[in-house]
Amino acid sequence: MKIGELSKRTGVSVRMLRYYEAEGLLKPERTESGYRDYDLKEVRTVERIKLLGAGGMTLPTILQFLSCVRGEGPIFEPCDELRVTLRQQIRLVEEKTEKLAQNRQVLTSFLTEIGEN
Amino acid sequence: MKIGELSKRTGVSVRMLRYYEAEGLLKPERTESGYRDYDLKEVRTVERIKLLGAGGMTLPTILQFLSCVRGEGPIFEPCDELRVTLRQQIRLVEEKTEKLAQNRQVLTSFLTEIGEN
DNA sequence: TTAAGGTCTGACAGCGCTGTCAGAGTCAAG
DNA sequence: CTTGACTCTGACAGCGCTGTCAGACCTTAA
Repeated sequence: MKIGELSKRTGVSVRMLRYYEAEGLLKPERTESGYRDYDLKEVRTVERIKLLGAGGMTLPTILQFLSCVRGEGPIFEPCDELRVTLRQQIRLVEEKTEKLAQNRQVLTSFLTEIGEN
Repeated sequence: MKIGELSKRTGVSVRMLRYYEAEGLLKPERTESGYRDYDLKEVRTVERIKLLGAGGMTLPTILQFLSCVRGEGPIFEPCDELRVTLRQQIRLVEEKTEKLAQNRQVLTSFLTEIGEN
C-alpha cells in the first residue's frame, strides 16, 4: 500500500511516516517510479511505534528494540532488550514526575508567600 | 558589577544572563566601553528568575509580571497578575504530571504483557 | 608594554519532533 | 489527453533554552 493509505489506517501523518523511515524504523519497498510500497503488516508496526511514542519514548529509543516490535505475534516477542529499555523508560518517566512535583512545590510556595486569596 | 561577577554570585551562566537581557528580563547600564554594568540588587532579581524557571516557567511567562519580581521587598509585592500566572502555571504542571502518569501506564502495561520477570 | 583574562556581538548547533512549502514527477479517472 | 489527487525530495520553521566558537575590543596587573 502507498503512504497515504498507511497514514489513514494508522492515523500517523504522511510526514511522520517518512520521518520514521529516516530514523530507520520503517524500510518500505519502492515501486518502479519511486513510490513507497508498504506491506500490510506494517500497519501493526506503526501502531506499536505510535503507542510507545505515546509512552514518551523517542524514536531512536524505540529503534533499539525494533526487532521485538516488528514481531508477528499478537503482542511482543519476549525480548530482554525490550524489557530493559522499558524499565529504564519507566524510571525516566518517574524522574520527570519527581521534577514536576518539585516545580509545583516552588510555585505553590510562591503563591503562599504572596497570599493565596 | 560586570557580567562575570553577577554570574558567579548567582550561579547563572554568562550566556544565560545575556539571554535574559535579550528576552527583556534585565536591562543593565553600559560602561563607556560597552560593558554591561549591573546594579547589586539585580542579584536578587536573577535569583528569583532562576527560581521561577526552576518552577517550569518560561522566560516570556516570567517577563509578564517582571515588575513584581523586581520589587525591593523581601519576597514579592502582592501582585494580582503574578497570582493569576502562578495558578495557570500550577495547572500546567498538573497537566504535564497527568500526561506522564499516562505514559507510565502505557509502559507498564507493555512490561506486563511480555512478562515482568 | 605586553600578555592574560574578561567582555562584546553574532551566529551555529542540538534536543525531538511536526507542519508546511516548493518544484517536479506519477497515477487514475473522465 | 487533460486534470486533479497523490507522491517524491529537500529544506525551513518553531518550541525554549544552552553551550560554544569566532573575531575583536577592553582592562588590569606584572
